[in-house]
Amino acid sequence: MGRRKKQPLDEETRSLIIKTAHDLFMEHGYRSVTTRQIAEASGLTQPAMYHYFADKEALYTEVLRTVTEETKIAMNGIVLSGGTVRERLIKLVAYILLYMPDDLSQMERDIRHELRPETQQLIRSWWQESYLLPIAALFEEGQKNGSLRGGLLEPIPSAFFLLSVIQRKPGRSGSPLPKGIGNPVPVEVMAARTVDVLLFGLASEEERLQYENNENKGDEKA
Amino acid sequence: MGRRKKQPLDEETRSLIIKTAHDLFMEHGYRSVTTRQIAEASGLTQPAMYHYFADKEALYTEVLRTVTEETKIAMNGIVLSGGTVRERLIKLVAYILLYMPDDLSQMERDIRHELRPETQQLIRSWWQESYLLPIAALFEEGQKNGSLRGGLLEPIPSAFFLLSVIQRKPGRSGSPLPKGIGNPVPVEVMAARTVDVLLFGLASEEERLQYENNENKGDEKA
DNA sequence: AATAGATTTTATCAAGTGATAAATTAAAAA
DNA sequence: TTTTTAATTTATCACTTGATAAAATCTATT
Repeated sequence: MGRRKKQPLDEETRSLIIKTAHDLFMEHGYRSVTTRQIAEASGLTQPAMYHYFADKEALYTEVLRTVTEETKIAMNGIVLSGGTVRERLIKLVAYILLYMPDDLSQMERDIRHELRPETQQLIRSWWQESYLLPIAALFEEGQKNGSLRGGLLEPIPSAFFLLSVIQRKPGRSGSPLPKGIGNPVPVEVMAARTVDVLLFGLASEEERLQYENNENKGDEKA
Repeated sequence: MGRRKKQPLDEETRSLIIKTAHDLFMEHGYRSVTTRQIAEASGLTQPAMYHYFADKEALYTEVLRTVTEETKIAMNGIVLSGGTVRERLIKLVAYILLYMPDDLSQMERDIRHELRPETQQLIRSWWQESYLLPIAALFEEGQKNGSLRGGLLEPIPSAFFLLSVIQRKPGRSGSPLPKGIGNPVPVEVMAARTVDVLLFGLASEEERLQYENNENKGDEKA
């Protein structure tokens, strides 16, 4: 089925495979997606892919290289854009919610268990540069300009914390919850809500004052 | 290599298989763990397991039934124990950190993609009763007694939020981070830190006051 | 048109996968 | 001891997996 009238230039086919593989890998995980599924969804037979990628692992690596590169550009753009720290955090979260529908831990597990150690380290460095460090830079800026307090978490743990919160959206799990949770909430609202919890917490004002007092009693310096 | 001198009573073998399978499934995911791995790690041959479980899915279901049952008891025990909401939240988080080393999203994905729909719903209800609802009950209590504010998140989304924060611990990913993150932090410290961020947020005092003012201007009733 | 090179398909492999049947052994009942 | 039942192993199946070889097809250049 399908001889193209105008040969798609090789690069087109290659990036089509990458895009197809991206969607499948992110949804089902590395192990569960077969090379035949990727090929078929790309309109090819399975062995054809081996003309473009040495093996399944090389394809997966290319998928991650592509997505982390795009993300890095977008994230740094947001960090360098105007506005308060809170506003930019919301933008970051909204971006991640939009372009990373499935969670990061799947990716991390695939990397840990299915890839060669050299590939692992490579991907981790890409992931740090695209996700972790831009977010951490924003937290550091906030701690320096005084809009964020530095006592609780350093910038990088803060970034980890934010990322972990994002990956699973409340109510996404599709379960029949007792009350009406999981209604269609716009991404912007979702992002703002997430950031506000992260910044201001869930405690009431009285609780917070009490906490502050205790902190000034037996506190730490380092 | 083993013929037992005193027949282990069937139930022992069965629960040994469940425990072995639990560890493997939680570390590698449903798809990646083979029935032969489970059998071998349990000291059996692969077909022997089929004497105890109808198939791989039935075994996985039993694993989850067991772990959610244990968790439900422990979690409800903590919720009903004494202390402030914050103290009990810390206990809950510490328990989860201790007894759920690998993250929940792996489990959720396995359920979504590898199990029959009936099994899915069954497991989801177990998971809700053991994890979600006990935590939500605690949040609800906090909102009612005034130690938690109700405006931002309802109890159940709050519980989702907390669970999502727990599953990935900062610095756990084993990556070579720029600065010294991921040092061995005791579980209790980790749990307290997580809960404090959740309750009190990362914003500074000035930032918070500004936020509160805006909230009282264009706010919502429902 | 003829050649050369890139792309894609057909056919196939070896290694695993979950699962079943039949034979074997262990333990308990008679 | 013999019989019966539970537990386990050996052998095997049908199927899927990632990967390779060789043939076929396309594209462009000469």
